[in-house]
Amino acid sequence: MSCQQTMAQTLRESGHRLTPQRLMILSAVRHAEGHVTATEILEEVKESYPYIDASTVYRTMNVLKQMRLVSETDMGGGESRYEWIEQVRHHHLVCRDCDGVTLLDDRFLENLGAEILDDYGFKADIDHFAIFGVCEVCRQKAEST
Amino acid sequence: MSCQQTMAQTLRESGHRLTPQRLMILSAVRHAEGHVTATEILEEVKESYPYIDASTVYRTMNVLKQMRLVSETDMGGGESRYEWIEQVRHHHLVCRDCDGVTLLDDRFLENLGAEILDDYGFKADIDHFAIFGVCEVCRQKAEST
DNA sequence: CTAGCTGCAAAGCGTTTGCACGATG
DNA sequence: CATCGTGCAAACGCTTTGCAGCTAG
Repeated sequence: MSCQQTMAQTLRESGHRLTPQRLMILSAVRHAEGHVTATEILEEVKESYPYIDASTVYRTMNVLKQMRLVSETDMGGGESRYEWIEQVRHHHLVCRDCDGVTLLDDRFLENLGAEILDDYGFKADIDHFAIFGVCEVCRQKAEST
Repeated sequence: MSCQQTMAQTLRESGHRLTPQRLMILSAVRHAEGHVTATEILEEVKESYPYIDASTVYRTMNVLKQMRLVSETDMGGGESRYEWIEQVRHHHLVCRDCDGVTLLDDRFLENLGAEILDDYGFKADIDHFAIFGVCEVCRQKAEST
């Protein structure tokens, strides 16, 4: 089943409509590598359809988020970042000194969701974490000061 | 040793100055229960010193954050929330349906920091997480629809 | 048809910044 | 007395909203 079909079906089931704008936005998010900002999505879609408006992007992202097709993450840089929720989950280590981003394997967090569900009955969205801290390079730089 | 003394010492060591405004802001954060927004701090301080400006609060929070006296967390409601870093660490489960907040014991995350440090050399700030998801009540509500 | 979606424009809001004055160490 | 911090005001950037016209189902 293609992504478009999945999308169309999921949308319809939840009483939403499938518009060309939504398809273009969806495509932009899916073909982007990793997480993108609303602005980046906007620019991408504008290449094929210049009339697209930022508000449409935001409204669509909220719909997609609500039906758990994309995740939203605050990575500390003012703009929210959106990402297509795929099978291979991963997370990010964001350095608060150099703003560098390192990938964090999901195995560090894979049990967390189940534990929280057991103890609290809370279904956590652990698709895409941003963990802040200081990276090795900056740590050594700080120590040698 | 009182908090004021700790604060004064830490500030001086890092080349910052101890001003009455900073003391008032610090006091507001410490005496607040849990995490507060910049606006809340501003209102609190204004009661005793009406001339305080929002920019001073933001600038001070950045200084305090930099020296790890407070943590900043995005709990999804537009404003950042700040919290005095204390011994008893805890985290929050934020429901994306009802916006309710549940406390999450630190034992769920206490090993994570060490593991990340071992594998990535990244010193993670795991003082105060906000984990998004759906709480038990909202989940049951959704199922019964 | 008609409820929902879009584009446009404008507003909203948290946060940051430039600047001159004042306070700190 | 040399910085550094403050208050003020203005700007900034992301996001939301009201509205009239359009469109998917």
